[in-house]
Amino acid sequence: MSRSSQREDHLKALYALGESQPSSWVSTTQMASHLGVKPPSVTAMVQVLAELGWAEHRPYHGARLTPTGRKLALSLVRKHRLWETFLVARLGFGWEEVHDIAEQLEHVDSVELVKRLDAYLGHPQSDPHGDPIPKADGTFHPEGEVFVLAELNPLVRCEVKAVREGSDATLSAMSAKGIALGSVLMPSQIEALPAAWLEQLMVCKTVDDGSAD
Amino acid sequence: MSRSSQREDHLKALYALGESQPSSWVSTTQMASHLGVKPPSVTAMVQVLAELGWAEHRPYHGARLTPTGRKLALSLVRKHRLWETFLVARLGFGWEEVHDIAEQLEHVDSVELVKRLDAYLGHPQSDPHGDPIPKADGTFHPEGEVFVLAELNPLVRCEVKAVREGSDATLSAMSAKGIALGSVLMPSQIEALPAAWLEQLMVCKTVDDGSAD
DNA sequence: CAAGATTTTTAGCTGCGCCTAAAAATGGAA
DNA sequence: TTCCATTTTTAGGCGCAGCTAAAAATCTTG
Repeated sequence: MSRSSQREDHLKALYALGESQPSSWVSTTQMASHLGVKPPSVTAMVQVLAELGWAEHRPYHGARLTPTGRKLALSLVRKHRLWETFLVARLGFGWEEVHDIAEQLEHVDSVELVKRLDAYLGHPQSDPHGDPIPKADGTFHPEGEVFVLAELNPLVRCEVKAVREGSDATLSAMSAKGIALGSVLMPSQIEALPAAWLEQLMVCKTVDDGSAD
Repeated sequence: MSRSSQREDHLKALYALGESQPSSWVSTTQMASHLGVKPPSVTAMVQVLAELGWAEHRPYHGARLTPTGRKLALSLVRKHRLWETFLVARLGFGWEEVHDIAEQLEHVDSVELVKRLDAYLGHPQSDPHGDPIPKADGTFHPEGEVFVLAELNPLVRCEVKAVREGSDATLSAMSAKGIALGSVLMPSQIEALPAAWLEQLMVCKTVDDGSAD
């Protein structure tokens, strides 16, 4: 793998730990245990990130992302969650199986690939675990309220957020029609769905990207 | 990336150069220029491959793959071509754009991923460049091998070799369309066949005589 | 067939990311 | 406030995969 994937891993760890406890400074020991390496290795890498302008390092206190670093970290999270979505929604992996594979895929370097993958998946707003997928500019989709698809009137684009009370048979039938968490439903598709599903699919409205239905 | 991806690159180079000129021994200088590194680096890596039992190294003469190494190389070629197929057929990349991206994707380590990707793409037999995709066992679909028509992807000329589980009605329907043992099917014809027949017709690829379809 | 030209390997160096052990800084308790 | 326990960084090494320069083997040619 490219030399920089370790840097990317440290950047992601810094983001993950920094968000969950926004007390700003993340200790190198925390990062070390998160990454499965020893603290001195983290110190060295954090110093590299600081030189790149991606993180600040206050010796003996911890590290934190710069705005630039945060944007980079978010683009990694974006790639990771898009790949997870692909693996589950298209290849039929189980939610629990995909993390390690996505971990490898997210280090593939191609802006165009991410753009096309995103479009191919229908610009999903969250991954199979329900976690939000950052947009290309490093911001999140504003939170849409989730509601039952049957209540959607008039019909507009929306995204599947959850499935209520789904039997295995229902779920496979849905996935056979390409419906899974993160799927974007067009009005014309919604009309064609079995009535029963309208009560089970939990959705939120999705921003229109301008493409025709 | 994993430590082993350099090994994989050398293995692939050895395969690529060894096949095109099957005079057995590939020089380290050839490999070096193919890989964009200097000859001493190749020598070192070839010695590692030899220790792993993937290649033979005859000092001052060159290197060549062992049967084990060849199978590994073929599995890499398989992954590469499956990813290329995905990028072109699903994400809409141009076939010239995909090589570098596939180069990165092919080093993702997951047997299950390859299996599912292959199935998702419909078990293609060649990539967007028309190069054959090795099977999971490291062999190619040889000319003359018989398989189910449904697995033919992309569509090419083929010849009907057998019909599985055909009812009398099916057989008469087929012969009404001019399909019998020995019939040659063109891609445009195959597209027009009932889906059920694709699972019944056993075919093999046929040499193209150059005439239009 | 011997000697020079060429190819290939060996020797020894570099940078990267990891490690352990030792030194330094922090912060809590007497 | 001072001293000790804990955390963090620095110092020094290791393995990997690349490099250059020198040595060794092979090829070529007079």
